[in-house]
Amino acid sequence: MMDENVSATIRDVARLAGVSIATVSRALNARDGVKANTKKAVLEAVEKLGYNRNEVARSLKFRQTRTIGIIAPELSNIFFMEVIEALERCLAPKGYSMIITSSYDSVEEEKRKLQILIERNVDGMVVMPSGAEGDHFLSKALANIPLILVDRRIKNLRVDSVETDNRFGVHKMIQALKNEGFHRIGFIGGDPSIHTAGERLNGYLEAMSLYGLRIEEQFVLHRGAMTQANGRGLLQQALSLPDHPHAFFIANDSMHLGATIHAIENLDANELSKLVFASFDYLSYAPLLKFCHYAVSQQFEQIGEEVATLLLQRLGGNWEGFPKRVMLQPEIKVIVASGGIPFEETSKTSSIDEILQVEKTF
Amino acid sequence: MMDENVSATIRDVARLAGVSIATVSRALNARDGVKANTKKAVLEAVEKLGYNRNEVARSLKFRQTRTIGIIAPELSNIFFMEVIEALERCLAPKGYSMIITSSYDSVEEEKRKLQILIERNVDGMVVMPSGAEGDHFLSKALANIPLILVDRRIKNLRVDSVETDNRFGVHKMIQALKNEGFHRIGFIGGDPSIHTAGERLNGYLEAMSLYGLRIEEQFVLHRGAMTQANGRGLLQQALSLPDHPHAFFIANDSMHLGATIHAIENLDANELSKLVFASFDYLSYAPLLKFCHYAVSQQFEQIGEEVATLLLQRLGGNWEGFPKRVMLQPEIKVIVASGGIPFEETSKTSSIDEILQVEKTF
DNA sequence: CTGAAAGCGCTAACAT
DNA sequence: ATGTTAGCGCTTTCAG
Repeated sequence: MMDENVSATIRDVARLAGVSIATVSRALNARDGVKANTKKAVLEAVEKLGYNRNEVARSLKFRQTRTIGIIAPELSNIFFMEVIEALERCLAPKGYSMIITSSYDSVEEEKRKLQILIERNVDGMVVMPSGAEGDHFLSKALANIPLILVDRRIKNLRVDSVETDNRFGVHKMIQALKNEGFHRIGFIGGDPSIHTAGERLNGYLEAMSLYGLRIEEQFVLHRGAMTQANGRGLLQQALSLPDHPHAFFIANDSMHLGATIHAIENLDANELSKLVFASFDYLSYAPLLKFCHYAVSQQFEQIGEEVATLLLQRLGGNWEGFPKRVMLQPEIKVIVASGGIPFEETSKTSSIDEILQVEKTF
Repeated sequence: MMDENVSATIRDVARLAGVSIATVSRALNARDGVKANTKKAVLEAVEKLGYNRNEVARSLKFRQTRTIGIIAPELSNIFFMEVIEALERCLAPKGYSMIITSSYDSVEEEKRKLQILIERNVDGMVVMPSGAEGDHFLSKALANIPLILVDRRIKNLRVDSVETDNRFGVHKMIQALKNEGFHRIGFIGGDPSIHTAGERLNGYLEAMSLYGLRIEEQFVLHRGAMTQANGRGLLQQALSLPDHPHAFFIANDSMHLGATIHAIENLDANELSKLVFASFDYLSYAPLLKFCHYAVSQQFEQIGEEVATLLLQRLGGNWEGFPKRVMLQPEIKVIVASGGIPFEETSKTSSIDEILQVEKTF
């Protein structure tokens, strides 16, 4: 009788079935010929003992864990989790599990989590980097572990990445606002040293000059994290200046939420009626963001699927085109109910790079 | 020279440092006496080889993985992820990692994921059950793995659980609406076979009768999943009936969002001015839910911390009070800006059970 | 078709 | 203070 406090091993099964452990292994893994009778005996023993295979032991033997390590700056962020869920949808059927960790937007914590994932022998990694620094990704151990960066890139790091074409998205927003008749457009965003914040700022600056719109520096606001509080603060700052514009591009959903709440709580009806936003991100509560005429909707599912495809390819030993930089087109939403005006989509499938005919300097 | 394609093992380190593997192990784990010199040599070898300890091998040896398995019905759900993030904040410093999986709200998938986690030898499990059925939690393997259920309970399953006091929350909502002068209050919720949906419906029914308010069945709507689409649909249904109430309790944030969007898009100013909601959940976009006078705000952090504390306790072999049922008081929000009226909090700390003086029948 | 034995990387007696 | 060795649970040659 086995110890009740410890789960049964292949040995217990072998003993009960009256065969060797090798036979049990073969029977369980449908390897080469095992007589139907013995197989049946093994299966019965398994059933009786409630035996479960020990993946840890298999991992040690195979030197692979069928585990993917994930590092995200936050877990309580719908954007990251939508991507991760799409990822799991692709990876789970292939037998992969995910160890998901948070870097809490700290490079230090990111390093720590990276080390943990390495020690846990993950077969691959997906990282949404928390900062622009990434020396820790040069770690020797990473030479053997496929790594894919998502959403934010890290300069000078030659590694696979998947991201949304931020500049393209912003470009379309400016185009749409201009099309609606706005020539003065403010910018509300975050510290440009964060990859996405920087790309969206650059996209804004590029698009403004491309369309011959004047950039008024005092209304180009990019400070701190892209949070709800900063969205409130920056809109307030912009509106406190004399002769401010009424149209703004806002760099993400949290800032957009903050700006909208600020407006509702502080502006009079006349001011409210003039306010117009275009912004990045389109989430479940988008219909409540009433000043929003246009939005860039990132395709979470698609991002997740692209990451999974690329990762699976690398895991399979295919290093074709490394380092690959996958740039995904976001969907452009026109919110007609709020006052958005549909526009001819002249360049729907071309990236901002193609539009500007700028050479990629990656 | 070691093979460049495979990471260094303790053996490689031993060879390079000119010592035995046992010494390397001792040096690395700060076990009993190792001469400062040898330790230095070992550390140098580690550095030179880029050695990382192999947690898989340690797990096999120790028969514990320092891994917690998590099953959530969705990963792209802010409620679950807030709880999980709080959990990680407590567990990570203790050296635990989390394998996070999604059951996609399917009992079948939940079973599959449960099996995977068992095979991966997780030390403990945290499950947000996807259904009311839970025979699979009776699995023999689970006898050795601490399991904590969160948010939703499963009937007849004797296991630790942590949840929000749903009935208390609803009770306060009804009390607040009555206090504001509403005597007719509709209910918009989900299929009561889901634990939370059922509890919130029961809470509504209890509170209505406790306060002597008439329950009008045609305005007590509980169908399907608690989704945005169903929130829209059920409010529409209620408002299409003659002589409908203007106050509604809505059972969660998605339905609340749907109901609000339906109202904004379809009602005239007169109708809008009369509409009043009280609801479960208070998330980042709560200020935009303009008909909401009162809300029950679940304390994600606290839930996560309670789960972590209990889990850590079980992991430490302390089975005191098993099965423990932790019932957490939500925070009651009065949204004065929308028209909510603060009320004397006579029974802030008492649970619905105490208020009703009902015996717990768990 | 089945069994014996080696070994995945590590730790911990047990020696020395 | 350090080395030798058994063994965690499994898969897989290699024999029979």
